[in-house]
Amino acid sequence: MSADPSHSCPILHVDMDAFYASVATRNRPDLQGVPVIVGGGYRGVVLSANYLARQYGVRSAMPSTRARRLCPQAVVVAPDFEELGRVSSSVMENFRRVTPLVEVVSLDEAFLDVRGSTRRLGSPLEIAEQLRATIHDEQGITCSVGVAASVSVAKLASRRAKPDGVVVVPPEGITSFLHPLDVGELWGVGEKTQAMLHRLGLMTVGDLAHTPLRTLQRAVGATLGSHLHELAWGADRRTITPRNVSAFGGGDPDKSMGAQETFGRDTDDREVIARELLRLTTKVTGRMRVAGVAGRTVTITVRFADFTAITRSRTLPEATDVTLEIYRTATRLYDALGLQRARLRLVGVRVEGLVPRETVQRQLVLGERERGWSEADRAVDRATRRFGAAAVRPASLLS
DNA sequence: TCTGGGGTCCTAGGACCC
DNA sequence: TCTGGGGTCCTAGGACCC
Repeated sequence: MSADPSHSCPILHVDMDAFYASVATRNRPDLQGVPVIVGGGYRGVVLSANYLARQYGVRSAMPSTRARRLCPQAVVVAPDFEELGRVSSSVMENFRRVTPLVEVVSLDEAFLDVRGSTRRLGSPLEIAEQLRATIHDEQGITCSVGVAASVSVAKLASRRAKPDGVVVVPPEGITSFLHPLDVGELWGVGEKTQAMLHRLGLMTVGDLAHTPLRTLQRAVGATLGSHLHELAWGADRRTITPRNVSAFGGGDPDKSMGAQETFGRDTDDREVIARELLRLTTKVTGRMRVAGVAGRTVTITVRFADFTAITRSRTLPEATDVTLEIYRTATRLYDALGLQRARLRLVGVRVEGLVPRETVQRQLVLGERERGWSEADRAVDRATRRFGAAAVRPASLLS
């Protein structure tokens, strides 16, 4: 047994293996040894696929039609977000028993700073193995852990550890670990930036590291350029901020809230589109009122049948959470597009510039009327809480 | 049956103000 | 007498992440 290399590596990145698929199959003996795809509904994409399905080339975010072609024998299941949330919360609780410095990234992913826990629990590597065993025993799912001195290297290490493993990257091994990787592996380099960098002949992280900063900045912009240059040398100063994802409360306040929906079939019917805008607005303002926020900028998104998309936004004089105000703004933005028979694939409504509701000063001239609508919204909220979402909805959403 | 839904951040141009 | 120069807000688009 060689010396534990993890002592100067206080950052853990824990990532559940095929989380949605693992949770969906863990209590289903009938799905053992079967390729499983989560998501993949009508006009949808794959949310997660188990490793058997991945052997056929199925990947997350892949159009479900393509996934089914690649693996027709796969069993497709819908995600159970309540169950996923419960499992996720339990897992995150395990992390918080190790250290309060837990930064939750998503349902299935978190960073831990275990600097202050080694005296009590052992080396970072030992902590990683303890967590993996606990999660496996308690939840019946596996995870992978990256152990490193920095956030970005730990993140890359966990990917390398998959599935069901641990990878430690000690400080002296950082460049030999990073530099052979494709530039697309770096956090912040997606499909477009990867293609651009490849066109410039920058294939690996090592190539990035040895490119003059100014050259890089000219190619991808000042901010991303200097960011990538630092990442390429593993010089990531980012620290861990204890954080929940806001969906579970206790997180940072949201800066925007929105909803969008792809139509079952493309449409150019203004009535259908307006009704959808109302449904989406109702959904968003309901969430805003639960969170106690109001917002000033209303943005609509319109995606056409050819998948191109445009946005239009309007900033109101004052923040609001009133359904009717936001809906009126959204429909005006839509009508101002002056679309003639353009077939739409999707519409969306988003409210930005969110502030706590109690900081909003209503102008008196508008006060009476708007307060009336605000109170109507709140009455709807109360009825929804008592009788369910189906109980109260705008008349145009009946039928 | 091509391509979800929820977000964040960056860039860039024009308006506007001092 | 060609054309300052910031800072901030608004809008639109786009890349990226999970």
